[in-house]
Amino acid sequence: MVRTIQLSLQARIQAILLAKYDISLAQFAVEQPPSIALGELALPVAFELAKRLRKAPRAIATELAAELNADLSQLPGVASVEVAGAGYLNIRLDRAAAVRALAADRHADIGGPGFRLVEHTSINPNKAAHIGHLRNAILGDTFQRLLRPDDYKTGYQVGVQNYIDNTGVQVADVVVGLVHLEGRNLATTRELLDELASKHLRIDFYCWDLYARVSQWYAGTGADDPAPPTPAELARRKQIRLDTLHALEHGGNETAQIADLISTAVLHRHLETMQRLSIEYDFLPRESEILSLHFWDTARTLMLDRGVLYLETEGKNKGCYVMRRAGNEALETEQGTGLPDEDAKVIVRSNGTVTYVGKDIAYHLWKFGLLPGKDFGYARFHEYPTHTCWISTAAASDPAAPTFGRADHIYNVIDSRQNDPQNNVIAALRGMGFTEAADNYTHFSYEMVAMTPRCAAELGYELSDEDRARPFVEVSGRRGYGVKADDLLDRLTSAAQAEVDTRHPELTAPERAAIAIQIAVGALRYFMLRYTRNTVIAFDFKDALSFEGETGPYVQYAIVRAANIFRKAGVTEEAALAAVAGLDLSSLATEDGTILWETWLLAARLSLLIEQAIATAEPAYLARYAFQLAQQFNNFYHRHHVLNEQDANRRALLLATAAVARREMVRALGYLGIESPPVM
RNA sequence: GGGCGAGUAGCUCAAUUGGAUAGAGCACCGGCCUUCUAAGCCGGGGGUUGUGGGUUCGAUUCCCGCCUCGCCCA
Repeated sequence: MVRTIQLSLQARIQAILLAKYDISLAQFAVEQPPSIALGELALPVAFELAKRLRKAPRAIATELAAELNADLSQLPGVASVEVAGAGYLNIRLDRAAAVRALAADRHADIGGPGFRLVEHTSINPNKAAHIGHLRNAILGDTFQRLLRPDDYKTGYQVGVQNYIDNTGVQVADVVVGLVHLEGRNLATTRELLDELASKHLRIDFYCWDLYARVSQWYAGTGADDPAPPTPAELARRKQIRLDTLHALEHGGNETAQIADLISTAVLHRHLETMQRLSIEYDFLPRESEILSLHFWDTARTLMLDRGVLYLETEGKNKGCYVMRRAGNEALETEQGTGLPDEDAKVIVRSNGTVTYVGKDIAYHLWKFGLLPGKDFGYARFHEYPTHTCWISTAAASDPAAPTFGRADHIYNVIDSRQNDPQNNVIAALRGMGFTEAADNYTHFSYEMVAMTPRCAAELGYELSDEDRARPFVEVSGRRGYGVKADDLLDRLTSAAQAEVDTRHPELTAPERAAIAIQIAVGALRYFMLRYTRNTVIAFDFKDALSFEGETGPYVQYAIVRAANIFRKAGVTEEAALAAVAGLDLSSLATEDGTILWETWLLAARLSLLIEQAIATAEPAYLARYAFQLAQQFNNFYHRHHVLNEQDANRRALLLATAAVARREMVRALGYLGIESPPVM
């Protein structure tokens, strides 16, 4: 609603500026006045124009206000335009008209053409998911909800991918543990999986410990080494690690089979963990297929043809195929001097192996449909209630599979430590002349989740004095330091369960359990979304386990309160909103009515916030909005006792106010992936 | 050494991307359950926005220097 009016204001002012001053202004800010008494919207456009017109802002604002007021019929929903302060244009809305429009659920649409590919989660399938992975998956899942078509908006066509590095060094390390520390082969690894399954133990948790043990074994510092190993022994272990990695990359051997067995089992567990949070995927592209289907060979040819890749013949990178780094194009002219660009990024090492960035470039060319003749095979991997999750295969494709490459816009949810590699891939695309792809490549960057030193101590990790002095301690799979996603969810669920059990003994156990899960997920998802992306989250159980204040359950509780009003009143939310059409809304303009009006106005901002969250790739804005709306509703709830209201017209208006707040709170939480419990 | 990011209330974070009196939550203090659920509401204290300059009608926001912290690369 608010967005609809903003768009019409913008268009109108642009037309006036063009006609009156011959000025075109692409975009200008729309703000909120400090107080609702000054109006609903504020335009600082006159300040912007002051420089260009060499006129006082206030004079420009006065002229614009006169033009706008002269023909308000061109601005549906606007009651008046006033000049205020040093030159603000303050807009007053027609409150009754706005309320009627919102009650009828009229709002600006969001969406457009093109296929958008969102990639998130991408956990190495060698250990349990932890809180860092949760932030990634929750950010990505929330963002794809914002993009997707639904009954509120047209949206965009979206595919959700979870990239699986099943042939990397991390999986290799766990295989080293199984084979060299536990003495297993393919058959006994299979027995291990069966044994764990029969005891309801989690393979990813098992690997968590094994991975940490292997990492210590490489360093010779763990329980496997009562005495420090010799340098020769350490070198032998290092060689085992390298040989194992090469065996995985090469494929077609027992080591690779063990890796496939274990990484697939862990992957299934990751999907289960994420499903607890209502996170689902459409496709799981794996590194093993990128290798076996030779994506890189095609990419290499393309890069050489386009002059992005060249063979270095001098200096430290002699014999490597290298790519110039972003921003170093200027050096190209100096190449004639014979000096090698020592800062260039190595893509193919002198021994012929391809670096991670090289493989990533090939993969991203595929995403945009720019890798001629290359596509994954697709096989069914996991069935969700509403759709199939596909996985890559080197075998023939299932004819029922959809296509996933050929995206128009991609979003990579990858933490900020990967800024450099991501920029290298974008630079490569740009360098190859794929400027449109480079422009539509969004590295959805976010900061890591670390632990407060107190949290790490609580988990029993031994910290150095140096670590204790830091603001936070990094999660480390190698050291086995971290909070596992399932453990955190279990703790949240039991905390919520305890509350629900005491508050609602009249409910059945399954009902109480279902609500406890909704609250736990609400708390966790909101916790991960309330911080803007470039804020490091220092995780602490005290904050994460809170259900009060700025939390998901706070919003859920406000929704339950609103629902209770309708239950007791014997009226549906829909009926309460439909009744608005026949109500006298003149009281909204009074001082007393302003409190109600502010609730409607905030509720009317939902589509604006979704649009903003998409444009800035910042789901935190929507999380904050959900909280503010809940705060506004709680305020309303406290001031106005709906069911005690004697005046029929006013009672209906109060009911409708509760209805609109509830409707938009439920929607906002829905986009955050948080359900609204029936009772709390 | 180079690159990126951050520094705002006791703590954790916002600030509509340059706008009107810098806002929330937690913690603390004081009030509010015979009312549609107190997982709530109201009130209070608490700020030289790291620091020094600059740009302009106007700076937490943009530019330069310095300090501190984090991440990445070498």
